[in-house]
Amino acid sequence: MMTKVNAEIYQMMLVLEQYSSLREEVRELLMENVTPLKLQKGELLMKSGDAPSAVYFVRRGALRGFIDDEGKDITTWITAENEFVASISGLDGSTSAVQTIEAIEDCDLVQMPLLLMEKIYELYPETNRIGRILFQQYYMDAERRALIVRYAKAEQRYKLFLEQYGHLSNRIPLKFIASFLGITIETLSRVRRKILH
Amino acid sequence: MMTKVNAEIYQMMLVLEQYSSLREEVRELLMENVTPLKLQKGELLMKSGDAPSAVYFVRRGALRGFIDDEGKDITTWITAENEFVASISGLDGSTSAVQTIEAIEDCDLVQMPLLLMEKIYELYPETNRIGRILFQQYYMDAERRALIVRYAKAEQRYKLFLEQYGHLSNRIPLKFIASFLGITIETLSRVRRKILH
DNA sequence: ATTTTTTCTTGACTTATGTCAAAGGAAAAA
DNA sequence: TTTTTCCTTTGACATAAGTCAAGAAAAAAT
Repeated sequence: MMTKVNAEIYQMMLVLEQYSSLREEVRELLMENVTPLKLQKGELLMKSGDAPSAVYFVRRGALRGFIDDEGKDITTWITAENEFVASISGLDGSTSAVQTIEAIEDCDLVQMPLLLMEKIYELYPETNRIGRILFQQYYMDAERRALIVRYAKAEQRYKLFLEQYGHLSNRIPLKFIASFLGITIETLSRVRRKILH
Repeated sequence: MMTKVNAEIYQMMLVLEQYSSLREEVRELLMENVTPLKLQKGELLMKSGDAPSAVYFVRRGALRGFIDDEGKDITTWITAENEFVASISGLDGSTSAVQTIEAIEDCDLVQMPLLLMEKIYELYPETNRIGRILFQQYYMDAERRALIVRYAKAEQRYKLFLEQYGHLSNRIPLKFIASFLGITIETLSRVRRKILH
């Protein structure tokens, strides 16, 4: 019979164990040390300059990472359910966050301390395999994401966005999509009109 | 006493072992299965659409990855000595290369087959730790790289490039730098003039 | 249901960057 | 050295996207 806490992190376990199952001790260590976290739309998970202490799993909701460029913000990623979210620059625990992370919907997260991850990697070295595969996956995703904004024309960028993020296109306000594509909301609006003939 | 082959991959070993040393069997497996590869300036290591079969370590020289956007190419990364180079999209062995990889200087590479890597991960699971740390590092680098082109102004992008790639700024032709920054060589030239007052 | 706030669209105008063309320099080849 | 090729700069002009401003539409709050 599954307790409440178990139910909350079960979803995360599924993602972690898709490549390799975890031994019971690791599962227990996770259950005891991860904590649920709720964020309301608009709340910040992390601010630029913070020293990140955890990685977060998104059970429900969507978040974005952004930086500031002369007063206007640039969304560098948008993430939703079943993905991990973290300050990428601070992943190694040695550097501070470059990006600010904001909930763009009400979110249910699971917080996994960096120290816990280090401990697990250390005590149960086989978990490095999962870490390796997940990072490889996230690295590939980061590159695919980065590719979108390298195309010169706004229209081309939006089309690529629709291909890669179609599931989010009717869920996320256009201002975040525009900012993610490196264009203004007005330009995005015009591109959308053009595409719909 | 070190043989010629050993000398050639010694440099790569140093990078691999910076986080965790390799046991002798792994070293031998690497020595026997990696092969040196020379590329002349302008030669392609891999073309968009290829099924990548290896990862490459750069002993000497510089390379770039690029994609095509309506006839002009967009450089997505530039890499030099002591880094690994690969089709990022094809890293998992299941997808084909999105980018074309070109030597922008004469290069000495070490070719490490993906199958060899899989075999090593499998036979010597502790090597997953090195893989995990390297991917984490490359993931962070990819994000930092991607950040540059998200700034709106060409001048700001070039300044960030100088901060992050200062060591390459007088080594790489401006056409590649411009293409990496998502601007034309003419704009880059004007930005450079402006910065020098 | 009504008000308020936020999101999205549209138009007129501005601007940074792209395009085209020419020419000077630097590096490589003969 | 001389020639050839490639790299870089500069100018004049074109254009995609940004800015500002207004209002419509949709969502959230009351």
